[in-house]
Amino acid sequence: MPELPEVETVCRSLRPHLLGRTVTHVRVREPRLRVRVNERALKGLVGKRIEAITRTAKYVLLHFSENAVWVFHLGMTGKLICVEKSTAPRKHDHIVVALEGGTELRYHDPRRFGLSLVVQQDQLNSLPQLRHLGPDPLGAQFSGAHLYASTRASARRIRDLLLDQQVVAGLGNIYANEILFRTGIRPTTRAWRLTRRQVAAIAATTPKLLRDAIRWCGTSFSDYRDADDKRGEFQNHLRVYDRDGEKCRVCSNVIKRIAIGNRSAFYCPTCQK
DNA sequence: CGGTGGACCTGCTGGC
DNA sequence: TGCCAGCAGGTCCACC
Repeated sequence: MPELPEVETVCRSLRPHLLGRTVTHVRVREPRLRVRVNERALKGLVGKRIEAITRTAKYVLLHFSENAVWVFHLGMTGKLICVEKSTAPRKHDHIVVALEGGTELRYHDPRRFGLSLVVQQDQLNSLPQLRHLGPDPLGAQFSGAHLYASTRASARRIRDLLLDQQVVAGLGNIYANEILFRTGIRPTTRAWRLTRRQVAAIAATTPKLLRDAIRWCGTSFSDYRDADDKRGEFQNHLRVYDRDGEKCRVCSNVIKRIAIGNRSAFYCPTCQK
């Protein structure tokens, strides 16, 4: 579900609720996420204050006093929602964190593909989940040259290359497909066949599209919500994703859907060569 | 090594 | 109306 723009939106919407607050109580209602939740480590956050909230690729990082960091990945259906403590817990509210002042942070995730991990600040860089991430497309290290190098020896289809978090960290299926529409490239194109000019177009379009999506608070297809349970609006700006059978907004021909591996790809046969 | 396909889960939709 | 198949924003692992 959540790709970089959605995760960024979650971070921004969490800050007003959480910054400066101290944890008073932690309850794990369902520990069976992708990796079993360590309840003891979570309870260690009681008494600590939330000092910063940052994003790394699709990960949300809550930074606490005494150098503790709570790392989240939202998987497909994970949500971090802030509510008043009197709000009745819902089905799939797996972790409930009470804060000074009566706010509760709740991790909600029907499919339980998410990840919740408490570590010390100095362990962050050695985490297997974070160590191998490629450059964040909104960061300074992201460049056309880096992307071009990644395409040279690769027989993979460009849609799949863009989904590889070691190449670019933060894209998912929606934005990978949208980037390829906006650059006029078919998702099935083998990476090595792309020209320098095409790769440069991808590298230039990627941060622009992501910033645009952030401006609209992300894409709420069905599940995704921010910390206030608010929907994003970028689904209204998608050109190909989930639009198979509908008219291309540029040329009016019909958008196609194909399977690449086990996942759908969407493209306009006229606009994308 | 790189690439593919399935597994992990629940919930929703569409066809019969 | 009910049932079943297929599909969903992600990642990881076994296998070729």
